[in-house]
Amino acid sequence: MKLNIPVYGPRLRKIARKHFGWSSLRPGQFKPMRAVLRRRDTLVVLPTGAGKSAIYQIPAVLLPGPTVVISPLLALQQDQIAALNEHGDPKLRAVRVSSAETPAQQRDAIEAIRKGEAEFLFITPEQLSDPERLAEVRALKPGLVAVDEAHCISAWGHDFRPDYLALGDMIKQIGRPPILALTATASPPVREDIIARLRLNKPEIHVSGLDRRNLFLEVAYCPDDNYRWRKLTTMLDEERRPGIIYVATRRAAEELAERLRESGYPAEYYHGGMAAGLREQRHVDFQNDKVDIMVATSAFGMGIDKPNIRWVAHVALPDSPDSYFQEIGRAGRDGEPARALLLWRSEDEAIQRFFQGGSPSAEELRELAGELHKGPATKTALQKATGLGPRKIGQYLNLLEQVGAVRAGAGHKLTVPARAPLPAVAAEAAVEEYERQQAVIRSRTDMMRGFAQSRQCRTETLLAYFGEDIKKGCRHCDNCSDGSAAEVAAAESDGPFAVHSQVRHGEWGTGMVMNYEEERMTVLFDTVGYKTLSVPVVVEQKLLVSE
DNA sequence: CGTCTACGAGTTACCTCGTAGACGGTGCAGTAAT
Repeated sequence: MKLNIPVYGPRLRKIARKHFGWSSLRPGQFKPMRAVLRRRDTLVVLPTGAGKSAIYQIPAVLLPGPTVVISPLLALQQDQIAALNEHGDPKLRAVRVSSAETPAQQRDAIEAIRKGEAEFLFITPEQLSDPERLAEVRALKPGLVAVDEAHCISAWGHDFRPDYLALGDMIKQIGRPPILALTATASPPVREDIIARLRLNKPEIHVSGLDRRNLFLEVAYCPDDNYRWRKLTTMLDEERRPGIIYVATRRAAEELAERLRESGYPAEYYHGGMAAGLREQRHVDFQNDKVDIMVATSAFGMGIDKPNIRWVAHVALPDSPDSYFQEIGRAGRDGEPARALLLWRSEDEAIQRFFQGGSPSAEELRELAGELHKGPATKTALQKATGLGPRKIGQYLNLLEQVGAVRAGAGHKLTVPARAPLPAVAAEAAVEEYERQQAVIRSRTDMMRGFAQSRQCRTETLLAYFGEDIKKGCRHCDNCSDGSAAEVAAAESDGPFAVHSQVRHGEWGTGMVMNYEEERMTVLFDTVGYKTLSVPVVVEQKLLVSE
C-alpha cells in the first residue's frame, strides 16, 4: 500500500488543529512525525513535556491500521489513555489489555480495535510475550508501533524486565509495522541498544531540546551528611515549591522525609515498596499541589506530568548521566526558572556499584544451557529443573540468546538453535557478553562522577556525554556563574583529535572522542563504554590513532 | 562497597570497641487466600 501524502506539514497541522485543538506544532515534533508518515523507523530523544506523545498520536490518525503503544507502567498507560479519551473523538480512542482488566474487558478492548472503534492499543512487553496475545494483536494488523519510554529496553531489559529485550522479536511477529521509539534521554550507547534490540531498520534519529535553558545546574560535593543537610535546607529556604528530592534507598526516603517534617518542612516520601493505594494517593497529591516536597527513590518519575516543579535535588549520586538528566528534566517544564541541585558524597557511588550487580555464575549458565539441550522447554520448566530464581533465569536466557545458545521456539518453548555452541562454550561466551555490558554500565557511573567533579560548563559536559554540542558556556550552571568554566575553557588548547572523530585504542578498540577538559579527554568506546584519558599521555605514548 | 545492627569480648561502666552478617531499586503478571 502506498500513501500519497506529498505535503506533510499542512496535513499534520490540520490534524493537530482538528483533533487536538492545537494551533501549531512544537519544535522537535514535525520532523519525526514526517518520518513516521514516510514509514521510516524512528528514534526520538526529546525531553518530556515537549509533546512526545503527539509524535505518534497525530500520524496515527493518518496512517491505516491501529497503533500499538508499548508503555512500561500501567499507571502511566492509564493517564495516557484518559487523556486520549477525553477528546471524545473516535479517531483517538484508546483501549488496553493488561492484568488490570478482566478477561471480558480484554476481549472487548481487542474487539473495539478490530471493529475500528478504537485506534490505540496500549500494552506491556509482558503481555506480548504470551503467544496467544501476540496472535491476537497480529490479527489487528497494526500500522504503527510506538515504544514509549524506550530507554527501558536498555535500563530494564537486561535483567529487571527481560521481556523488554524480546520486543524486537515480538514486533516482528505482529507483522513488523514501522516502529517509533520515544525517550526523554539516551546517550549513544543507550540509543544503540534501543536500535539493536528493536532491530530498527536504518532509523531516523531525532534528538532535540537537551539544553534546558531555564534550568540552573548546580553540584556540591558534601564531605559528610551534616554538610549535605545544611546545603539542602538552605536550598529549601530559598526556593519556591513544589520540588523533588531523589535519594538512593527506600529507607533514606522515609527517614529524610521525617527529618524534614520535624524541622518544619512539609515533606512526604514515595518509593516502590509502598502499598499501591498509598502510592497512587501520594502521586495524585503531588500532581494537585498537595505535597510541597517529595522525597523519593527513582520509582517516582515516569508519568509525572507537572509543569510547575521548581527544583529537583539529588541527595545521592545517580547511576548515570542518563538517569540524572531524566530526573532533573522534570523541573521547570513551564519554562519558568528552575533549579537542579546535586548534593553528592563519594560514598554514594557504592550503592550504585552494588545495584549494578556481580558476575553471573558460569556454572549455573552451563547447567541451564545443558538443560536446554534436553529438548524444548518453557521458562517455568527450566526454572524447576535448575532451581534458579525467576529474575536470574530471565537474565541468563537473555545472555544465552545473545550468544546464540537459545532462541524462542513454538509456543512458550525455548529451543537450542542448530549450530549452537556447546553448554560450556556458551556459558563462557555469556559471561563475557555480560562483562562487556557491565563495562559500559560502569563507565556511565564513572561519567556521572566525572560530571559531578567537573569544572567545565555543566551543560557542555552533559551534552558532550550525549554526543551533542553547545556554544561555549551555557550561563545557567554553577561553573559558568563562578567563572571556573571560563577558566577551563581558556586553558583549553585544541585536542589532538577532533570532537566526534573516530579513534582506535590498542586494547579498547574503536571509539568516538566526546569531550576535552583540562588535559583529559573522554572517549566513548564501542565495547567498553566511556573512558577518560590523559591527553599528554595519549600524545606521548600514541595511545590513540585516527580511524 | 558502605551502613547499620546485633552481639560478644574486654572490663568491671551499663560502657566502648571490634566485627560478622544482613541489606540495599526499578514492575509486570498470575496465583492464592479472603
